[in-house]
Order: sequence, then structure tokens, then C-alpha cells
Amino acid sequence: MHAFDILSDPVRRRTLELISQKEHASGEIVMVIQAEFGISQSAVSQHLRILRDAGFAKVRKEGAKRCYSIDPAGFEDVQTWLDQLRRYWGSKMESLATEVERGKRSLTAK
Amino acid sequence: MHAFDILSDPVRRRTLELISQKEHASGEIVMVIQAEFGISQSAVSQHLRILRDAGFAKVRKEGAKRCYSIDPAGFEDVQTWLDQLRRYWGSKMESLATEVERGKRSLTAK
DNA sequence: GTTATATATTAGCTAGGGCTAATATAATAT
DNA sequence: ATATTATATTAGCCCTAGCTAATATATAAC
Repeated sequence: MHAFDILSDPVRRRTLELISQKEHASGEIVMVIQAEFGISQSAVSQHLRILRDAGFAKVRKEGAKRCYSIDPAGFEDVQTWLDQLRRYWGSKMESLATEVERGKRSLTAK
Repeated sequence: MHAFDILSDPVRRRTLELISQKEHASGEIVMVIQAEFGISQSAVSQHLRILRDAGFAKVRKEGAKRCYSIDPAGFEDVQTWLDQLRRYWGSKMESLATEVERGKRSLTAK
């Protein structure tokens, strides 16, 4: 499954948003996702597996709980591909400054 | 259709690679895609429509030909979402330097 | 006008992704 | 050991994205 396929699902994107901020137990994720999407524990668990397998999420065992956190590895291919594209049309870009500013912001953002 | 759905298809990604380097007529794109994926002119045309509608591609009429080029607009949501995620786990990232370097490279790349 | 070329659109089929329901596993508590 | 809590797995269903085949449109050439 390609990296972009992983990100094409709204439940998985929301899950990544959650675990990008702080580590979360599976159960916590299930609660939030169920509230927002109305799907089963099983469905969420299946999404978590996909995120693990694709290198977007890491798991840590804590007793019976499984704590999920973001794994940057999965995003590498995605960002590389996007950067590759920009390498070409970026040169003709009207506002190269936009790009520069984005870079600065992502570094200085509190 | 969400921006990530657009990028989740390999034919569309390849098409974006093509038109990111230089403008291409529909026919040229069809040739390349047919050679690599073995799908019909119709299928390619349908993908081009999706890319247009989602703001990833622009068209210019030149006689009977339709010349496609990259439209940066479509990528904004994608990059914004990725940046947003990184804003959190980026702080804990072992190599923030990587991020800085990427920024520099994308600007100075020949 | 007719023909040829270039591209787009539509109807209909199909495979696969995402879901539920049921079940299995794994750790903790009693 | 048994029950309880927390999570994962599996089988099977359904819907939709992406395809083909056929057809329509639009420009250019004759």
C-alpha cells in the first residue's frame, strides 16, 4: 500500500493528528474516532494496524494497553515526492517567497 | 474528493510528475501513461479531469490540443496538513537539521 | 460539407478498501 | 482459575474508484 493511500483515508488522517500531538492509548483513539466518525473499535484497530505496517505509527506496550505515537518514517516518501515535484515548477513559481516563509515558520513556530 | 485522494492514484501521480517538468498535450500524456500502465485514452482523460477539478492541473487550449501544466493550488492543503502535523512531532524530532536542510535544498537546487 | 485528428463524456462492469459482527488474544484483578 | 478489561484478528458484505467500450464534441484539413 502506497504512502499516499495511507493518507487518503479521513479516519487515518484524524488518527495521525491525534498521535502527532501526544502518545495515545488505542482506547483513547477509539473514543475520539467513534465520536467523530461513528465506526467500531474493530474498524479503528484495523486502521491502526495499517498505520503501523506503513511506518506512520509506533506502538509501545504498557500493560494491556497499546500506546501509539507518530512515526516520522512513513512521511519521508510523501515529502520526498512532493519536494521532487516542486523542484521543477518551483523555479517558475510566482511566489518563491511563500516557500521560504513556510520553511521559516515551520522552524520558529512555538 | 480530498486532496490526498487525488494523490493516492499512481496514474495521477505519474501524470503530475510529467506536467510538473513541462507543459504537455493530453496526447503526449496518454502515450507515456499507456506505455507504463497499459490503460486507455479514456481512462487517462478521466484522470486529467480529476486533476483539473481538484486544482492540481491547469489546461491551455492550443487548436484541438489541450496542454496541461501543474497547478500549485491543489498542493496547498496537502502541504499545510503535513506542516501542521510536523509542528508537533517536529519539536521532538531527532534531526530538526534535516528539515532545515530540506528547505535550503529546495531553494538552491539547480 | 466531409474527413481526420485530438480530446472529453457516459454507461456499465469489477476489484478492492473499509465496514460490521463475531471471535481470539493478552494482561490484570479477584 | 475465572472474570474483566484492552486490543487485535478474521470472514464476509457493500460501496465506490477506476477501468473499458462506445459515443460525443471540438478543431483543423481537404
